[in-house]
Amino acid sequence: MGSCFVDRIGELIELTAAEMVALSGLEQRERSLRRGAVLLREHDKLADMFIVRRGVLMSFVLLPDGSRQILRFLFPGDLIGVSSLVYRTSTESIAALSEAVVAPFDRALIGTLIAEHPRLTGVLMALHEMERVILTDRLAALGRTSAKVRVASLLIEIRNRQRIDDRNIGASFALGLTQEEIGDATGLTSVHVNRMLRQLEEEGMISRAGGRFTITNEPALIRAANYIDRSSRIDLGWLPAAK
Amino acid sequence: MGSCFVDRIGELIELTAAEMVALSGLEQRERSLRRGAVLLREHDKLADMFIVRRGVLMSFVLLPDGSRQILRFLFPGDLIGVSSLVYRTSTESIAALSEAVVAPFDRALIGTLIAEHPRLTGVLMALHEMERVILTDRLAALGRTSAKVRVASLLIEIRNRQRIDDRNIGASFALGLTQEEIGDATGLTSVHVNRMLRQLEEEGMISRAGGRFTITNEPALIRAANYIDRSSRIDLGWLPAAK
DNA sequence: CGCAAATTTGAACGTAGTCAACAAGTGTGG
DNA sequence: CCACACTTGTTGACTACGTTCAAATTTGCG
Repeated sequence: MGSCFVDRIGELIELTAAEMVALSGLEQRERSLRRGAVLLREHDKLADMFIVRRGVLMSFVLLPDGSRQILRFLFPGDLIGVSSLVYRTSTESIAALSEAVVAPFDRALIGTLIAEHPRLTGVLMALHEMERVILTDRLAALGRTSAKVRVASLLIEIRNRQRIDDRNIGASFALGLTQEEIGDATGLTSVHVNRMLRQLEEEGMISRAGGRFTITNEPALIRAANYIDRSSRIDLGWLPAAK
Repeated sequence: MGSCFVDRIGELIELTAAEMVALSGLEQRERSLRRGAVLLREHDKLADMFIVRRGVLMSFVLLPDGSRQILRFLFPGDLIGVSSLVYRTSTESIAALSEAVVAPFDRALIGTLIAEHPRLTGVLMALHEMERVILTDRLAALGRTSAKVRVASLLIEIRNRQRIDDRNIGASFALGLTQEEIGDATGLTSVHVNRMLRQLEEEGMISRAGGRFTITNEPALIRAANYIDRSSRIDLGWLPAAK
């Protein structure tokens, strides 16, 4: 019954009652997705946005030669379809990687939010900027790091993200991705992903069994991934007052 | 005397007098930079943002092994330091690629803007999203396209961007980048960039002389670059009313 | 149990990187 | 105005990381 978006934003600021109401207003409707279902296709006409309520999805683009680049993985509390605030048609495709539930809402509601809740608007911009910074980190990884580094950092990223929703997750976790999907996210072929995973395993950083990964030497894996933790440096001191 | 930011936003919506005043308020101060000067370094403490008024700059990150990834090129009207809306320290370094002038302003002014100008806030979000989409395009290029494609698309991008500020620019233009910089933007070595440029030249798509490039077969170059023009699909119909 | 999808492995290949040397510009001070 | 230093561009030879292709094996699932 709770709102995922309220939870997400509530981690950044202390919400007023009115703000909570406004945010929950975005999650009135619900739509369930099977694993593999496509929520949005590139170039689809686009007037709705979505908030992820449950499950994991991915956003990706397809290139003329048929290859796929996964842009990001979407977890509960994430926004889908922000590009509808600018473009008539979607710039990305979205598909479910597990059973998933999303909450669709009309993009015009963002306009209402901006007009009535300046502080929430500020947080929205901050969330949006965090997305952008994640993309720059990925860009640097694709442009300037080796296959092993990219695979290692994907493992760490997904594990850390899963742990936010489930504090029980420790060294062992289910990645929930095929090796082909790992490849499409890291800019590699599935064959080479397989070799990199085996190499990380041989070097004692991870072990694998039945689709589950276990990080057996976390410091080494983090070093191999040149992982950047940005969550500790957040500062929203500039936000306008709540209305 | 005009404001670059007013110009930029004025291309997207019809500004009211009050909105123009608010936007020009962000460009009260000025700071000049020599070619090569560093405006911001990663991890620098950060409370100001900047609007580019003249010249070209780049934002980049340095990796642990010393390699550099250029994230984007900054032209008049672009915002610098949006990450100060979230992070205590800068996530990117910024350096001038030519003589340049920027207008610094306190990030808290964004809070004022949000509180007083809902429609401008919406446009700001739209601009921010356009930045994000550019990054996803680049990400797909780095992850899934060949060296030649990446170099070709960089040439087209820069030429097209220059043409926005100077309608005289046609097939011939000064790129203003060294081959090493092209490499750092496209995830290649300068040596390989050189080979790709020569190859594009041999195939009759471009010619070079004294630092200037001339596009000799634009349709072919655009095809080689699998260029995406997003500017034609903009739709800001959701914006709240101006106040 | 049987099928399809996913993983694993090997061999050959190719794109892009590395190293090195040289040429061509560019700017500076004498 | 020239000499010198330094940066940038150019080219060749060699290397290596990651891809491609193909086949075998394992896993998940109806």
